[in-house]
Amino acid sequence: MESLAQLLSPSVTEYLSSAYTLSEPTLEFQATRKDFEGDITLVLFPLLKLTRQNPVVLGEKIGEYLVENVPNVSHYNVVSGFLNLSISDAYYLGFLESFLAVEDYGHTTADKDDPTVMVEFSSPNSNKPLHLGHIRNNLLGHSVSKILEANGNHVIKTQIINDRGIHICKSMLAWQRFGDGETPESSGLKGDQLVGKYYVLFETKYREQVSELINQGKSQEEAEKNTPLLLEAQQMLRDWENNDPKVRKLWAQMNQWVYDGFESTYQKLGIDFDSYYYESETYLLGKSIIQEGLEKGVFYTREDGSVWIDLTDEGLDEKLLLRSDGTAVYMTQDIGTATQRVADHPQVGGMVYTVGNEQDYHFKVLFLVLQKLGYDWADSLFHLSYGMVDLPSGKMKSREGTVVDADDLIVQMKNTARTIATEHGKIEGLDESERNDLFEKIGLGALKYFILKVDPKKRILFDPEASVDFNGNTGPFIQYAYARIQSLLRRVGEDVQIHKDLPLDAKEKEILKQLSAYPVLVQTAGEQYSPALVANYLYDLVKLFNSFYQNVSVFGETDADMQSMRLMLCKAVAQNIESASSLLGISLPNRM
RNA sequence: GGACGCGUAGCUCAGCUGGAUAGAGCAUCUGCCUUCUAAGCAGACGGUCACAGGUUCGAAUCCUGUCGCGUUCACCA
Repeated sequence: MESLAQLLSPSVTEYLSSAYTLSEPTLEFQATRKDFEGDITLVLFPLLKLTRQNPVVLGEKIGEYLVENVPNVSHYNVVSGFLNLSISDAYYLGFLESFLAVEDYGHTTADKDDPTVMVEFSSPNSNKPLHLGHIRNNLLGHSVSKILEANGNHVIKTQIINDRGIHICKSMLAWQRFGDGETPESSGLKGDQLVGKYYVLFETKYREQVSELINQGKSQEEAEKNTPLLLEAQQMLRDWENNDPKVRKLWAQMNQWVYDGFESTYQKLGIDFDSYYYESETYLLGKSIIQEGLEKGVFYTREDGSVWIDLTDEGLDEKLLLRSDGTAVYMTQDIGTATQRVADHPQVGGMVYTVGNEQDYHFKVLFLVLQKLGYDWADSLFHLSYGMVDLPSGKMKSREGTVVDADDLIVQMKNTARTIATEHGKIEGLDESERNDLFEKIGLGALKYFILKVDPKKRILFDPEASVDFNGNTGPFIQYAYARIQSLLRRVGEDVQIHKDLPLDAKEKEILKQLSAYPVLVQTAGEQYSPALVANYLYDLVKLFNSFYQNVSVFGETDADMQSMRLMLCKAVAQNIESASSLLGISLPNRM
């Protein structure tokens, strides 16, 4: 189905080239503002200079030509520099028919030859549970994956798990020291929560030791560097690097607990991954690539043996790639991970990194380094950078206990859904498992929509007290419209034919216009990696539908053809809500 | 200090590559459930688009400068 602009462009061009000998003028179409009559508007200003014509005269001429030569243009009017065109109802009815004939309108399924993109998201540390910031990351990454798929890409969802380093050793040491053999099974705690508990315990005990040392007369700085616990943790890290079997065993055990815990959170969020990368497995590869870079002369060594790259020509700084003792830094690992991924998936044509905007500089450098190393895929890397999630009190700080835990939040959302649904008396006739399912869909829908509707670049203010809204521009608003339509559709059996000579209500026409904008929207959302565009589209659609629903009766309509047409319109809206919601990972209840 | 991002209604946000009188939700106020689900609909109130210049037929949108907020510039990750 072609868009209105595509329908009209050839004829306008035809007229302009014959009357003014213009070849391929760029035409600017826009939706007609609702205060004026018409469906689509051609902006005349850009054409005035080329045609040396007065806007009203030019508009009249083009309008006349279109009415005569394009069957679906019924009439026109010119207001200052705008040519407003009215499109026939038959055109919209034809569109509705073709919409329903397609499986997943606006989405493209990838063929064999279509590009493959890796989308990295989540990428947690393995020493503490996921929090609200990870939720934004996960929802964004997952949604962008869906959007890219809908644009005909093969997508590999992946993450890099930061599974090595001093922070893990801290948890391990505290557990060894104070844990008394506690396990997720024995404590009933989720694995990530359990490991996180010992990370916090380490910090507490460590602070105690620092105070003791200060009391013994040491300086703050000295005390912080020399507590027995920290020294022991550092020793543990060295043992880990030397492959000490005991340390490795404990490490593997505790990491596994964390992964199991993460998996359960992912499941609740409805997200999944196709592959996993671990820094413990890629940092060595990074080191060897640094060697290659040295040989190629892309990097240089300083007197102390540390390796650097000079990016001052690009307006950046000099950046460390390998410490003087030869150990890897963050950048080293990311270089290793990227090359490993391409080695594992040679068909990959691009990579998307979903990482917070505090790392903008890091990724700028990373991409430059990879380009300088000469990888042909280095030009198609994208940092999906997003703003932080702040609380009214400011940033989340684990030390101050203001971190919003992901699992807690999910439960809280579900409970809110339960409370509201019960208040509204919507749960009668549902058994316990159906209710549970419903509260989950609504609670999570509200949370996902709340986060995804905001432009990724912007920071989000999250107020745990005010919680997430369930009215207005929200997830449940979308779900409610869907449920209402399902209720209508349950009353009829099969699809019905649509007659083309029916008069359309203004509200019906608005809905069809919105539906016809969907394919372009999906494309734009893909180009801009922006789920927010999808959320806003959905909201506009549902607003239009609600207005229609409340002002135009379907089953109250006595004319059978009109009633059928309206039912099919509702069905199309439901299908589109389903498509767009799936891009956001929001599931829809059949009743609520 | 350098770099990057943000600044639109009391609050939270839309506003596509510049286009007609800047739009929603929340909050406040008015109406609408004996007709398809009121988590809804219809309406009212609410704006020097941070500020100042510039570009042009036209600027919330593009450019420059100023101010405010945030992030970042570690042999941390």
